[in-house]
Formats: sequence, structure tokens, C-alpha cells
Amino acid sequence: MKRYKLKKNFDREQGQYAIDYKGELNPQQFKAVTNINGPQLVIAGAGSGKTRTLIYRVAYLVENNIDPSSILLLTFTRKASQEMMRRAANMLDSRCSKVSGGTFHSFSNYILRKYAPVIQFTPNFNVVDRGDSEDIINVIRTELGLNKKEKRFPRKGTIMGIISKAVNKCSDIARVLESDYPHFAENLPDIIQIAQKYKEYKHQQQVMDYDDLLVYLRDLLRDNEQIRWKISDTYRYIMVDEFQDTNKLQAEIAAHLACRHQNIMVVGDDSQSIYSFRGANFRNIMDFPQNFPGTLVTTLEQNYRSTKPILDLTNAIIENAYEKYSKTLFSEIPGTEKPIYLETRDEAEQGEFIAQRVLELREEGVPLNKIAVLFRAAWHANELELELKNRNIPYVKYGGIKFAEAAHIKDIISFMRVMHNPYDEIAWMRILLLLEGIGPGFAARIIASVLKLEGELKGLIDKEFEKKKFYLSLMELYNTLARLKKSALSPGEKLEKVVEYYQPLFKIQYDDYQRREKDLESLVRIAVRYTSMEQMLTEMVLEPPDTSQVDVEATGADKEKLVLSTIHSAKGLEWHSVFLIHLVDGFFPSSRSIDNAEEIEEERRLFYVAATRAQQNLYLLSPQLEAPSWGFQHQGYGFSEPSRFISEIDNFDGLTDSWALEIDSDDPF
DNA sequence: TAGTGAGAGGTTTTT
DNA sequence: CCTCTCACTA
Repeated sequence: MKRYKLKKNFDREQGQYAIDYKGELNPQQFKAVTNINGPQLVIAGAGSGKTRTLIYRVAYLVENNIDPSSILLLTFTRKASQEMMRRAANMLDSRCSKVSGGTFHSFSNYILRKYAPVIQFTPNFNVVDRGDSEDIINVIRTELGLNKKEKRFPRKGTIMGIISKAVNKCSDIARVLESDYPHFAENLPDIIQIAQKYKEYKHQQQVMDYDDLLVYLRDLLRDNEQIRWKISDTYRYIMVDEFQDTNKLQAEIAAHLACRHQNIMVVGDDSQSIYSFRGANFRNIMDFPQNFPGTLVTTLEQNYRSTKPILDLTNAIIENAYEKYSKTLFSEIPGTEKPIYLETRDEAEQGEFIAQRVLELREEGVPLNKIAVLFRAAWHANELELELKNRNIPYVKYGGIKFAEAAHIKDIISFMRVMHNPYDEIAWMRILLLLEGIGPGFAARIIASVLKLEGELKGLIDKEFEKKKFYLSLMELYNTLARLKKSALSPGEKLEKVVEYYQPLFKIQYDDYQRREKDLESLVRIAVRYTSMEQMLTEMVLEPPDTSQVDVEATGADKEKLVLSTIHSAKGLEWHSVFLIHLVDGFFPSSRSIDNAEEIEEERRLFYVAATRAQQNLYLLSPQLEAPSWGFQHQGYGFSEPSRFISEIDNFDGLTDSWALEIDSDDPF
């Protein structure tokens, strides 16, 4: 780890800075850091010190007496954002921790709560996740009687996907349908109707989904000049990281934010664009200079992360991209180890190899948390996880099903949600269906009764339900909620009481409740941190805790854990040694993208992102896999082919070392 | 109207 | 494989 000396006695009058910018940065980085006014685009290759440039720029601004809270750092993913904010806070001195920033979504949330009335929302609107959105769609679809129509009507998830894509691309449903879902073309009018109702519903219930956060912020800025000016005046220096992952909506927001000063720096890498499935468009980068005349463009090409042999391979990977990129990375980090390529007989062997190799690396002094296993889809690691558990190798897994999306967690959160915003029908529905004897029909009537009283909880125990056998449990629910809502307990304590109330319902609801019980304890532990209910609820959706799914706890002294991560979640991070698994056609690239040229391009960029995470060691693993029964049309006799991204590489054998597994002859098999 | 069980169909990645 | 849907029973 590099150590920075903080020189406390400097004299700014003489143009001296606490940090030796010129000495610690290369000329391109220095140029980007010290040019503080006007629009700027930094095209930064993988490992070229992109984040470093950003945070040095923060320090430089602060040293130039810019108020830290007027500096805004934005990015798309939480991971990247946390890393960026953490490193920024550690620069220079405590002033740097006052910098504003976060993900686009969390920033939007923050601003929208302030200006909620302008867009006809209460400041306690709830934010709903994808699952909740789909539930709302489902209700609407049933209400409109569209589920019984013809058999081929798209399911709720698909409908939500269509609507969301239209929003994120600033397109419309007709166009999305035409380009991505031609087989549902005939359902266009119905889907448009659902989308319209969906919007009304959310407003009526005072909830926003992920997309709304961006849309309403864009609208707020676009339609209110005064507010736009005020916000733009507040954030005088804007920096956006991973700009290639932003979509049109986010680019518009960024432009509005900069309207008063044009002090906006965006950083990105066109060859690492991997979020087009949600409307991200790397052309945002390309078009930036046109949208901001006078943009200073800097390209960072020196890689400070990987050894030369690794970089030679990653350059060869991206060489096959259809679009030719303007930069070639080089590295001065010596290294003799070429990346290692290994075909294994099956998935189990892949897991055994990794487990064994990981332990060896640790023997050699590489801490577990400096080693990562990366994969295309979360379930690719399932078998590996079993192997790691067997061998007691502690690990954390990122990506895949999230803690906050588990049904029992959502149950608890729903109680909190209705206390915070009683118009939240989806949360009510969830709660009421837990009570025995209440199904969708009565649940709807009970909710209506609550809404009639403008959200008064008393609506729960309306005389209408007095004769029903579930009345007693309704009373109990009412008592619990009313008492908690009035009480002065902290959000964490309230949540704990809810968990107590929930226990019996929980045991009836889930056969496997014992497996889930631990999660409830974790949730309570997480909840005590919060002083505000609103913050707790928002963070559960926007920055949900991602640990907790881990079963193998690190023992004793070594707290370090091996990292398992989807490639998407690994973006922007780096490890000493990286294992890339499931490099098999149909898995990576995924069979879903195989007949779409553009998607193949994105998969290749994803492969590139994965390989460029490695500093010293890179292992490429290609097991023989059985084609999933539902998967791609597998040719031949059930033998899978190594990923096309490997076979297409020029001189692959020269760039890598191939290993072959030798099975120990004492092995009973 | 709630709860259950069989069958079908879709299966990535993030906020 | 897991979730959603629909039809059936109580």
C-alpha cells in the first residue's frame, strides 16, 4: 500500500499544495486533475487510475478552497460509489469527507424528498423494489382482466421490463416492443394501458420505483428553472464516474445539474460498457463533447494494475470487439506468469481446483480477500460454494438474490412501510395475506377501509369485518401497529417488536422457517443502526446490505474471506488473483445473447472487464458442462465447447499457459 | 373466498 | 430448477 505524507505546513500564498500533484500523477492525470473549470471528458482504460484521478481532483478542488459540499460525485453502481466516496474521504484531511455524492438513485432520492410537493408527492413516499413493482403490475393486470385474455399475454416481470426499458432509454413502449419483444406486438395497447395505470397507482400510493427516482428528478430539473438554478448553484463541481454505464435519463440529469457553470467532468471507458440491458449507452461518452462545447478530452492509457502478460491477453480480448476503440493500454509492471488456462472434466473438478489453488495462494501469503472468483451469473457459483463450505474456506458472495428481496425480510419491512406511509397498498397486501383467513379479496376490502379514513389505522377494525373469524387477528395487528406508530422507540426497536409479533405468522407461512430465522436476527442487527425510519426504508431498497447470505464464518484470526462475485458487481474493483469460471459457450456468453450481435459484443466487454480485474494471477477455467435442459440448442453429443471468446483470440496459446489436471492416483475414483 | 396441488413455462447482469 | 398460474376443493 502506498503511503501519502500529509504535509501540514504549507503556504498556499506561494502556490504550494499539501499534495505533490505533479509528482504523484502522470501527465494526463495531472492535466485532468488541475483543469477545474469547464466540461471535461476522461477516457480511462481499465486500471489506468480513473478513480485515483477523480479523488485527487477532489483534493485539488478542496485545496483551492472550494467548499467540499459543493462537489458532487455521482456514479451508477453502489459498489463503485462506495469505493469512490471512501477513497475521497481519506484524501487530504477531514474536509474531503464532506463531499456530496452517491449513486444517481440515492442522490435523486435525497433531492426529491426536499422538493416532493413540487411534483405532488409527500416527502415520505416509499421507494419500492423490482418485486414490488411487479406485484403492482400484477394487480393492475388482474383488474383489467388481461390475464384471462389469450394465453400468450406477457407475464408481470416481462411487462415491467418493457415499461422500464422504455423509461430508461427515453423511448416509448411501441418502440421497445418493436425492437425487443416483437412477439408481443399485438399486446401494445394493453401494455400501454397498464403502464398508464401503473403510473397512476404509484402516485396514488405515494410510492416510487427505481426509474421514477430518475424520471421525477429529470422532470423537476427540466420544468422548474428556479429549482434547476438553485440546485446547479449548490453543486458547482460535478464529477460522474463510470459514465459509459449511464443511460439517457442520467445523462440528462447530469447536464441539467451543470447548467449554471458547466463544471462537469465525466470519466468512463467505452470498452467497459456492460449495462446496456438497462438502457445504458456508451454513446453518452462519445456524444459528450458535442453536448458540451469546449470539452477538454484526456485519455489515460497506462495501466497500473496488471502485469504485462495479463494485459497482453486482455488487449487481445478486446481486439475482437466489433467497434474499434481508440486506445491501447500498456503496463510497466513486470511479471513472468502468463494467465493460466485450464479445461476441467466437470464442474466439480473446477471447484476442487479453485479450492486447492486458493489454499496454496494463501500459503504463499496472498490473503483470501485479495482473491476473487468471478462469473457471469450468480448461480454459476452454486457448486463451488458447496465445495468451499466443505473445506471451510470462508467467502462472501456478491450478486444474485439479495437479502432484502427474501420474502420474510420483505414481510418485516412491509410493516415498517405502512407505519411510514399508510397509502402503500402493496405493503398492506403483503401483511394482510399473512393472516389466516384473509385472501386477496378481503385484503383489498380491508385496505380500502384504511384508505377511506385517509390512512387511519382504525380502518383495519372497521365494523364491516366484525363477524369474520379473522377479526381477532386484525385487532391484534391493529394494536401492534398503532402502539408502535405512536411510541417513541427507535426504528430498530420498533422493528424488533414487529419481529416478535411476526414470529408465529412466520412459522406458519414458511415450512423452512428455521433456515430463514437467522436472517431475521441479522435484520434486527442491521436496523439498530438507524435513527430515522425513512432512511432505513430507503436504504433497504437503494443500498441493501449485501453480506449476511454467508454461512461459512471466518474463524479466529483470519477475518479475510474469499470473494465470489458476478462480473457486474466486480466492476471497478481489483484483486491479486482472479479465477474466471464457466468460460463455456452458452454460459459465457450466455445462451440468451448468442443470436444477437450487439449482445455478444456486450458479453465480450464483460469478459474484458472480468479479466482486467487481475493484478498478478489470472486463471481461466472452462469445465465440461451439461447444457441446461432448458438452455441453448447444444450441438454434438452433449459436450460443451469452451467459450467463443477464448477460441477467437489470436495466439491464445502464446498468451497463456495451459494446464492439465492430473488426478491423484490414490484417489479412489 | 381461501388454501392447495399439479402442470407449465422461463430461467442474467443493477438501481 | 423454481416460480407462476390455473383449476379444484373445502
